[in-house]
Amino acid sequence: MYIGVLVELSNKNIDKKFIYSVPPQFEKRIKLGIRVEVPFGHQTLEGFIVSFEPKPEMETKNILSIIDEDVIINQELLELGKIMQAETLSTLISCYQVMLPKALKAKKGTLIKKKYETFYRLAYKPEKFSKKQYEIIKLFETQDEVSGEILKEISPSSLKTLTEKGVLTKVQKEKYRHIELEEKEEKKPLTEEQQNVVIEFENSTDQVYLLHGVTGSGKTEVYMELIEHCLNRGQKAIVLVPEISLTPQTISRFSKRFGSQIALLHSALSDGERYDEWRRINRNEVDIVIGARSALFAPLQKLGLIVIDEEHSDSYKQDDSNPRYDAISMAIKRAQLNKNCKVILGSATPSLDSYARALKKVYHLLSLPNRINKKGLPTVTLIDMNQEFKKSKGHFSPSLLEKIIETLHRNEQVILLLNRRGYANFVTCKNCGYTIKCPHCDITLTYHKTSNNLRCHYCGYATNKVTICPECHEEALSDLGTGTEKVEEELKQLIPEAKILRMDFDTTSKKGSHQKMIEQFKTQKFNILLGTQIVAKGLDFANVTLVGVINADTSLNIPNFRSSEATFSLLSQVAGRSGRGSKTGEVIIQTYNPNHYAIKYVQKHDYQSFFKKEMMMRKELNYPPYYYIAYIRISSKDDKLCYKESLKIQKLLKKYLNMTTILGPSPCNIYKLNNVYRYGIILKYKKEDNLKKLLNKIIDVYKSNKLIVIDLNFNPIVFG
DNA sequence: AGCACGCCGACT
DNA sequence: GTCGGCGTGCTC
Repeated sequence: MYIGVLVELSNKNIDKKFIYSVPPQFEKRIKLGIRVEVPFGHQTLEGFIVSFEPKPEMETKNILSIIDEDVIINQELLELGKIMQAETLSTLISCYQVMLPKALKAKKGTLIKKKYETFYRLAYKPEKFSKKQYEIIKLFETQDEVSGEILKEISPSSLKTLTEKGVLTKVQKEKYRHIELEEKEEKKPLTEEQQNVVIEFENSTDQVYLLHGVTGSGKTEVYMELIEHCLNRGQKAIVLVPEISLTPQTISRFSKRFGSQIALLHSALSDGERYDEWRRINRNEVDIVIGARSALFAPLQKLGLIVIDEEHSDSYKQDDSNPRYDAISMAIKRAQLNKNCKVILGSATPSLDSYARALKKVYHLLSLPNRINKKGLPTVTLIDMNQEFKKSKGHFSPSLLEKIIETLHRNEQVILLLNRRGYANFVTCKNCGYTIKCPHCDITLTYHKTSNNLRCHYCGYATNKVTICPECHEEALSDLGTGTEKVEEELKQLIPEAKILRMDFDTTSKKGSHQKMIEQFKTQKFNILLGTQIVAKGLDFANVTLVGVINADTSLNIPNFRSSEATFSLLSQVAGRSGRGSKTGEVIIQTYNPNHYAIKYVQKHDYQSFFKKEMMMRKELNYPPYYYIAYIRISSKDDKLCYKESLKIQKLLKKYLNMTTILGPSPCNIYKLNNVYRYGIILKYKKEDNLKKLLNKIIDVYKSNKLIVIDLNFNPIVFG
């Protein structure tokens, strides 16, 4: 027996199948999509079985051992990997690796142990026991197995003596991390509008749907209904959500409806926990998988529905490492590999690309134009900071401040958004304008208050905070930019009675803290929730009647053609947090650009007009969705060589592509990163049949060049 | 990625 | 004469 094996090294030179022979004793256990150990040159490597092969002409080596008993990449995912490879031009092996939990990736010496947890059972009730011992024994009145961790908390020594006496017996159980089960709730009856959407979906044979529903229109209820129908047909479902809105609130709603049928793939899970969840899925023990981008590759069989919530979110594109894939496009491909599988994309502010496709009937458009509480969307007031800045106290205009105070007086709650997209707490010299940058990367250093140092976000370089400018030697360095901490301090002084909960990436990074904060705000232990992007999405607090945006403009100023779209989307989303309960909501947006269309249409809740206007801009400048964009990044430690080769590539592209606009090469936004220089070439094209072939050739030419690295990114989020 | 092979400079 | 520099190429 001969098999094709893809070895676990992501290198263009060896990204192809190698043929091995299988000794007879292994033959029975050989399956496609399991891993084997193979001799490879002078080393032993892990690899995936990707094909069965006829006897080849050349000599072959025997495989050394079989690693998996169960298939870890099923046929469908093997196929999907090939499609991803063709779309991203990344290595095939990296496409398979991105589908698997980290725990299954080959790293010598780190075999994954299945986690076991010790439970105890009561063998008999002793006649005599101490106080602590009784506390332990008492627990067994209501349950027959108790986790060792709980018992240890009462008294490790009592636990030990009871075990030694034989009162308690140990049971080892394979440890899974389950979602905490919540009591099942009766499903809420759907509104007529929701019901109509469900009916339209179920009666159609189209494959891809875009659900455009305003904030608070009850999209999640629709998803859950569709999932239930899907399960009733004996099929399974995947729900993708942006990591940021993978909040306990969202999860809890699914958990209340579907209980233990759900598996969760979360960034907060450890590698081991993630692997546990993955194995439950692979063993066919769950019906629904909820997770961020990579949950799309969950090994569910009989997939009937893929839900992509907040489909406009950047997080569905893996933009910073290979393979640079788009989960939405992959979801559609995966659906095509299944029988009767549909994809539903949902958003209050669909991406331009998706909405344009919906209008062209490539996607089936469904809409929920009204809020479920029949209250209408909150009124939005724009504060022109050009006028109000002088009257402002710190970051707060008098109008916003007044509204906050009013709201607190009514015992209602406030959410404040500090828009920090593309923003940093950098240090600059007031005297000469010098800005402190990383010596290894071309990046402004960020000031971190907690550790009182300056850090590079890219390479991790850290240095002590300096006060004297290295350039002009004046003591005039100051930290610019606005952190949530600073705004919090201001607010405390302005409104001493405010109970402020600060939520940003710093305060939510600890495990479970995010959930705790949401709980605390929900139970009204705080009356103001202040935070970054993290407060804009998916949160649902009935008592929030005021949303304030402190600085609407920062996301408008980032140098990216999608900045208007991103701003419109962020502001609309955060505005949608207001007035979700029985009380009418209000939104105050402080901006220096009150006449900018992205901001004006947020005020009017007018997605359609924003869409039209933005489409015009895109058309004029040959941007997506009218044109596709591909970004080629050339990097090297040798700056001159890098530029020279970039020029060569540009000339080659010009020679062979006649329908494509070629821009560059020009230094990347981050021109130097970790002492590597980087240049970028941007391609804009509508139809260019030879493009991928040509790019593949270029990759081929450079794959053995160790001084030059070529990275490709189709439809990039960030250029650089 | 490793590792051998191979073709040119300064050395016990 | 040979030790070793790392450019090139191969791994079923």
